[in-house]
Amino acid sequence: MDKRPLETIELEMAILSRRLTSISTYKKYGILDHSAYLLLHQIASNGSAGVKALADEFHLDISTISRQASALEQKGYVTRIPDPLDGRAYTLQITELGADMLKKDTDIRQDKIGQLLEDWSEEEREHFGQLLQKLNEAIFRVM
Amino acid sequence: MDKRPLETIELEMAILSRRLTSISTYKKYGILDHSAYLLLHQIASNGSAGVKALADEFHLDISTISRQASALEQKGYVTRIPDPLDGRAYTLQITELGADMLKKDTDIRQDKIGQLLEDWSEEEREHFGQLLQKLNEAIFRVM
DNA sequence: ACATGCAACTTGTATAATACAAGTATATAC
DNA sequence: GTATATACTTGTATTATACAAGTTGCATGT
Repeated sequence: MDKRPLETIELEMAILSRRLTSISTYKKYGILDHSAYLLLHQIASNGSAGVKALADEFHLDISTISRQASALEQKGYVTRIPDPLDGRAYTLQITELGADMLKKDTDIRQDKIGQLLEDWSEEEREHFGQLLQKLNEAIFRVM
Repeated sequence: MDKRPLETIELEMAILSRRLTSISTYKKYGILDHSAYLLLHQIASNGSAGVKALADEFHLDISTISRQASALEQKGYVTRIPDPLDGRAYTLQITELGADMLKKDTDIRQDKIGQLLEDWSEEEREHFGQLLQKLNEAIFRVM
């Protein structure tokens, strides 16, 4: 029962977490901010959705998503489509402009990651991607 | 030139980043908060250091570390040792209490990570740890 | 030796992302 | 038709960060 890998993972995750906080909040890095990017991505790839559904999906408070959605709407990246069956609800639908920005931003982000992992082998990248995905799934399962 | 692994990494990193922000800030998870943990860890494993050196090490603003250091001192986890050669400077030295808390906190954190990765093979953990480390190094090199 | 600028640290202020709580409007159940 | 639940918004607090200004001590050039 060697504890070393867990030690490493624990520490490196803590370091990464802080670095990501700093970067994603203070060093704007695409066109879109973090939340806009993830929201747009979600809507674009899984279809229109309401605030509640998105909050559940991301495990964030509804109020957080509500504000982020307003911001997106204000910038014209999404429109609210009122739910015809429920006067309280609506769904967020991505606009052409929104899809455009998402595409551009995604490209920039992938470029940057590509630069960062410049000297990684294809295998390493693939493996790392898989493990990250697995980690995120585990995190979502637990919380 | 398959872009898929980069796509995955990019997206999963964005997701992870947000999840870590939320968890590390709002769901206290050890005894120590994030910054306290990392600062204590650094001092404990690399020896006493001043605010400037720590800020450099972590790539954070000096003011950020200054406040975090004050908080640690207030809780009695570190003491300031004035630099005999430079009246402006001092070094932060971990106290017995601090070392104790660090130990306890580390154990808790590693337990949690262990639970999270319960069904991972030893190989996966090892590989993931290595890749995380490599990633953090790359990040620090770039910024 | 002293003025000027540099360095280490602190403190003030702003920003961003989050959470929790209270409020509004609508829907549903009885 | 009233009480309760739901979808969303808005108000407020917290936390981690950055940047800027301030203080005190150091180093150096003349």
